[in-house]
Amino acid sequence: MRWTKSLITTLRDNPGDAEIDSHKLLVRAGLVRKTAGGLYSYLPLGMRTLEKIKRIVKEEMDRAGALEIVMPILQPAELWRTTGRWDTMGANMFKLRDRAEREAALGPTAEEEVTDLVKGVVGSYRQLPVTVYQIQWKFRDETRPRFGLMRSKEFLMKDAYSFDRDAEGADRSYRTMYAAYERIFARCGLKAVPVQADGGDMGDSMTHEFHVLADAGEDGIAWCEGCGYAANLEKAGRTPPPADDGPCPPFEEVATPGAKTIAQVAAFMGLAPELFVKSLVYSCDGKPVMVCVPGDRDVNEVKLKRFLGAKTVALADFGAVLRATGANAGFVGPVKPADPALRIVADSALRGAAGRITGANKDGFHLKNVDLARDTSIPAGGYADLATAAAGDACPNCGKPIAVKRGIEVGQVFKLGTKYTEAFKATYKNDKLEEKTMIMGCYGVGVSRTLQAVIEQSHDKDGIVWPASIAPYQACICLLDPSAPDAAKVADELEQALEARGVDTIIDDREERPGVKFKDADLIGFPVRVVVGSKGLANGGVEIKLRREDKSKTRIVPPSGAAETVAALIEAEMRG
RNA sequence: CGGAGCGUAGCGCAGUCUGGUAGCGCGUUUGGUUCGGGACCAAAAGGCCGAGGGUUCAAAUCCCUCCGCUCCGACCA
Repeated sequence: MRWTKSLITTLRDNPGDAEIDSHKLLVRAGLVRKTAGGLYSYLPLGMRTLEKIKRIVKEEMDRAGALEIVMPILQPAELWRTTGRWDTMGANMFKLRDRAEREAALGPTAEEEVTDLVKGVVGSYRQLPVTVYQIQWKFRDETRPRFGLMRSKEFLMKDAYSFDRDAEGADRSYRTMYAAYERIFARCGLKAVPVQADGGDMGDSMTHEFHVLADAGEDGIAWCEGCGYAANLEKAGRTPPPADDGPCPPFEEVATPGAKTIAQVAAFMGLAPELFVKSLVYSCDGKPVMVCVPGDRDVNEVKLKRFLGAKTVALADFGAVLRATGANAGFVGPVKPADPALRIVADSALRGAAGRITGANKDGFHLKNVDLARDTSIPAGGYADLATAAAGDACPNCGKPIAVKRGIEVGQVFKLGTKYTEAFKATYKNDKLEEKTMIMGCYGVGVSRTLQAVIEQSHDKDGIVWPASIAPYQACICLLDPSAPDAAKVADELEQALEARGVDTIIDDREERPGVKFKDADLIGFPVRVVVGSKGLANGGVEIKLRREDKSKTRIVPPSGAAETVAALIEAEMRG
């Protein structure tokens, strides 16, 4: 390929709306352009890398025995109504009507669609187990798209679904996909780590997310250097010892005018935030519940949802807070709320807590010397792990202090059990002519997100540093003087020799000064750069340099041997 | 959905407070000098100043409404 025919446009300035390096580089290097908020067009360079990632995903799915299919993006509402997710997914789905007023959604995922499909195709145990997958555009009406391809309204996802006869089979399918994912990310040149996660609305319990550790990541990961424990903060368990504070004098009111947040009250009273009890009123399936955690902690809504067995959990509105407690948010507490029947639960770190400060359920006042067991109606069974883990907490596995890192989720594997197959009555006949429900698993890779995660993990001040396996072109021949026939001939012959060896090659044949070509080659991040110029040729040959290496490592070889050297370098890079 | 900020040439921005001929840098085109890490000179093209309404002799600028984008928060298979 010749640069002048390839529609490559690099930008010297960062786009004004990009925050993180990978987003800036995606646009500057000419891989994508924004069409609208959360929507991107892929230019030829971005398309090439996307296709290479897709090919790796396909190869690994095929190797794992999965079968490629493709299903419609436009999915009828009745599929979603069958599981109730038409309502629970709610505003996250792009919903529309056709001219006959039939409702449909642009698929955000495809559990319903695939279960309905497989139900109609599979009837016998002889057809099981089976895993199908597709690489298809998905749509989510994100409340806040951001960071380029990282969280967009439209994104490319590989989604696979396994159907098994029994739990043991489902377990095998899960492990097979887990292993395939490790291979996929490794082949993309990504360091992705599996972490324990919460299943959310998807179904059963067993699930792992694959994360690329990066400061720009949107998820917090509890990380133990000691034993290798890794879990999404949504999931990471805590096992705090009970407070065991001992007796304290009776509680009394303290005026704390205007001090609403823990930080404000702590500063006002000159006490540490840990001595406070943070009390929040949640609306859980429509009913108010007060949740108490230590003042230096946050409520973990995922844990709360699980503990209460609730379908929806959200902070209650101010009116509900006032009705439940008698005070406005900022001054609420577990002692004698206005609604005596208000359910109150507390984090297990507060078991045995005494001498604490809470809101007084009276605007402008707090209570000191509160003994939770003595002064509140929290039942013994109302204590549970409800707070989000933090750095320094004991690892639930080995007890050593954990660290908290940031991660970009590039894939997730789930065991779904029978949540979907039961809803759709997706059954098969076993060898005893009995009707059995299939056991399901689902497995997603964010293909477009992976593209950006690679850049986030592999770049420097000059630009992207592509792994050879997914670089848009593996080698860039910088032809320094395209009008000199001898140099142009060398470049052409080298390109042909490289393509014959399976190395994707582009010749920078622009009439530009060398510095411009070097800067652009670094910005786009081709793994190997070959400089062909009259001066170099007169001095012994062409120059070959790896993007990830320093200029001082440049190899000078005669034109006749260049293709072999480059091909060997690429091959070594591909092996990692 | 709450809070904040921003919409001016392909990209990055100034001009808006204090109304008076629409600017700068990059990129693009042409000519010339250059030529190994984003050269220089000269010339040129390119704008419904987000949209609609209002005030005014006069609106990018002031007022109203709407739309879009970005950040923080809430939310998130």
